[in-house]
Amino acid sequence: MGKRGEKIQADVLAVLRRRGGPLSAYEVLGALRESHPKIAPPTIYRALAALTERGRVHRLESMNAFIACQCDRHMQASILSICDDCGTVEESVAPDLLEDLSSVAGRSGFRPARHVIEIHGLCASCGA
Amino acid sequence: MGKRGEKIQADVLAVLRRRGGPLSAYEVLGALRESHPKIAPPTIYRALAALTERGRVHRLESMNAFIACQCDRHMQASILSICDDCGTVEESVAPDLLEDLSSVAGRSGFRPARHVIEIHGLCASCGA
DNA sequence: TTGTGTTACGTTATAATATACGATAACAGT
DNA sequence: ACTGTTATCGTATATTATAACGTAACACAA
Repeated sequence: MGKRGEKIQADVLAVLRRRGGPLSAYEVLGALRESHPKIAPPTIYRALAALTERGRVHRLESMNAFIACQCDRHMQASILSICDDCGTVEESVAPDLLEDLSSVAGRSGFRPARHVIEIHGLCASCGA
Repeated sequence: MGKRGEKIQADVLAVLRRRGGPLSAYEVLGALRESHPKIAPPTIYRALAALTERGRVHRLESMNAFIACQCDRHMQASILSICDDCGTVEESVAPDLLEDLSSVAGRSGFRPARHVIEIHGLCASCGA
């Protein structure tokens, strides 16, 4: 992992944190173009992949979007609650639930490696 | 829901069932072109959306692919175990787990509407 | 039957998302 | 400095998805 890559990763993470909510890869790209005018999609995707691998960023599979990890449990699989109205995402961790999930999947000998848990619905303020 | 749409939905479902595994929308499109040479992407996406809504087909959000529902509990949210090696997908239902998940998400007032639960890993034969 | 509103359907064009692959740069060991 | 190795880069293109709009089907009233 050379210096160039790390710099871009830091910038990508800063953008995601500044915005707070989910951003598509191309929205991140747009934001980074202000400082790196010639940056191209693969660079963004690589940075996002590295950040995701390190648990600093979560990928919202059901939205094709990315969000900065909001908690400090960077390596825990998260439960992501997505408000379909205002777009805010809330992150929860529940190790027990993850265990149960793994054991359900494992009933037939399946060996879990990565959990994707996303819940769509309405957040407290939008649902009221 | 007119007759035209129903026919295409039946054909899409037949293709998914015949193949058994996950197929991208464009793979379905390719298969259907044999019988409907002029069919276009939106038609496929609409049929897939209708089938998904009725629980006959599940969308694999983390793969951008679709698979025929393998169980008879068509309207239950499923837990989909995806083998990253051979691509087979196994479907489980676990209403209790879903409840727990909803209550974790609901701790802050979130109102769940749709659950996406996908587990990547290795199936029994590939993991051995 | 003919007209009219409503809904679903089809088609074109294009948008949005993602990656294969060859080119380039960095750096360690000589 | 030269060379091999590895990681990074960007071009070009593949893949996935939908907006927009015209057309066909059907229900129902006149």
